[in-house]
Amino acid sequence: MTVVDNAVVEREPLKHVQVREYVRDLLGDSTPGTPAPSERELVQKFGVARMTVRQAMDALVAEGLLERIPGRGTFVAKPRNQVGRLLSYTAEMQRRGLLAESQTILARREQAGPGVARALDLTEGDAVIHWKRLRRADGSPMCVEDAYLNEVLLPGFLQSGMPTSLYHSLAMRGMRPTWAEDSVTADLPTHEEAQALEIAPGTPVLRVSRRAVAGDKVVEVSRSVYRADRFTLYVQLSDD
Amino acid sequence: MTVVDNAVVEREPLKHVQVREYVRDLLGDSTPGTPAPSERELVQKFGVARMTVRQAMDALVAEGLLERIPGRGTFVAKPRNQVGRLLSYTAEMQRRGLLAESQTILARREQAGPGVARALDLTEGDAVIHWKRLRRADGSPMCVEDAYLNEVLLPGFLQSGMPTSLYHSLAMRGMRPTWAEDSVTADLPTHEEAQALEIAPGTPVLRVSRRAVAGDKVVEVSRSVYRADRFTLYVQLSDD
DNA sequence: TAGTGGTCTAGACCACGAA
DNA sequence: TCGTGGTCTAGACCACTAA
Repeated sequence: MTVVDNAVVEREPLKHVQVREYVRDLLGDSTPGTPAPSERELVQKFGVARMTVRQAMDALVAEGLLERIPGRGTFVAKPRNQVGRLLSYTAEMQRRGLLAESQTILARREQAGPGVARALDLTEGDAVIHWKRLRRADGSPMCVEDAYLNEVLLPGFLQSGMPTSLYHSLAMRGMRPTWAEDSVTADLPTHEEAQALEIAPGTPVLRVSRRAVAGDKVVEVSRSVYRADRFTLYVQLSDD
Repeated sequence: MTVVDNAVVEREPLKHVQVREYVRDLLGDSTPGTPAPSERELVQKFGVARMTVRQAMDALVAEGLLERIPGRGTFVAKPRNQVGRLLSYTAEMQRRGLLAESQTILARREQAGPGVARALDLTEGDAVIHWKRLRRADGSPMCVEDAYLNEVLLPGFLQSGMPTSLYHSLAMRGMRPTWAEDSVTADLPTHEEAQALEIAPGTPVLRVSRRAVAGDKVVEVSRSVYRADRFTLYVQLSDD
């Protein structure tokens, strides 16, 4: 079932989409507070009804790019605090002003055991990539990450993908996680973990289990052990 | 600067709000998949333009109550996974199938010290409510919570608000937190904490600091210590 | 006073799904 | 075929802000 010659019908974008994308391009990287064109200006410019312009602007307001102030106008909004966004280890450390490094402890193809298979939505025995790394920040150990990847989704990953960031490699394959669930608890490290993290036994650590999803496919499950003296997790909660 | 007699103008709710609340009441606790009235039905019922009805429905779709299916209709949506929502301790335990109880250790009016004042957006010496509780789940200790509340926003709180849930009491005063930031780390308990939580010294705990905001006011800052053997934190991350 | 966003009307045509 | 939501029009009046 391959797409052979999906006769692409060139269709005019919907008007509210045209207006929306025009405004997005216009203000894409503007400073917060920059005024957007007024709704009536856009009505003139596109020869369109005001409700149509409002539909376009509504979308941009909903996604947080714009902010309306009655009686004054519409402006580029301050980017909201984005703690709680899905970041790679590298990006996460960058956000904290630390230099991220990784050191591979183990990287090989394996057959999924029952637990990993279930977590990755596979059947036992399917091929998975097992990748274990010691992660450093500003030179000192920060965490040990033990990850399993869905090999079916990432052919040739072990050969090509190793040197760069995991999430970057996934992005290149169109498998960048869009969504993840973490569960977090406190624990004591094993002897090996304590040694790798260069901490005394009996020093508490944070254990984070992650299940990362791209589209509707589970691409990664991992267990990480963080040095609690170096790492605090930030979470944002909203009421919805 | 007290509110003396804020002449309350009884004003007719906006039409799209009337429609929205009518539909919300109608479908409040319905099973996912229950059909909502069609837009044209609501136009008839309220004698209102279709754009007005759409504005009402848009809001309910945006907040996740409804789901539109073109050509079929509008239906009650499946509640999305709501890990990562802002829940009170009571609601959080309920979600986990546990019975929440609380035992007040300390509850009094104090003057804000420098740290608490800054966290609550107050000036040092302003009145705050200091409320420390041992929280249980299914009878056994789960966490010790040490909270500071902005007294200015909660007049008479100490007299009236104590017995019930904190978030419920805040809701009754229109100060239900809409937003919060948590920071989470692993640590060892103090002797007092270990005793209160009924755990051995040297058993790791989760420390959670929270800053809870209602509208644009900080209403609560707290530090909680959770038994890590009983409590795992769940976090959802999205890419945005 | 002029301009802004917020609300609202009374229509219209379209694509899609179900019967 | 008929009902649904999706899009769109060409106006209108309001409350608010800034000059």
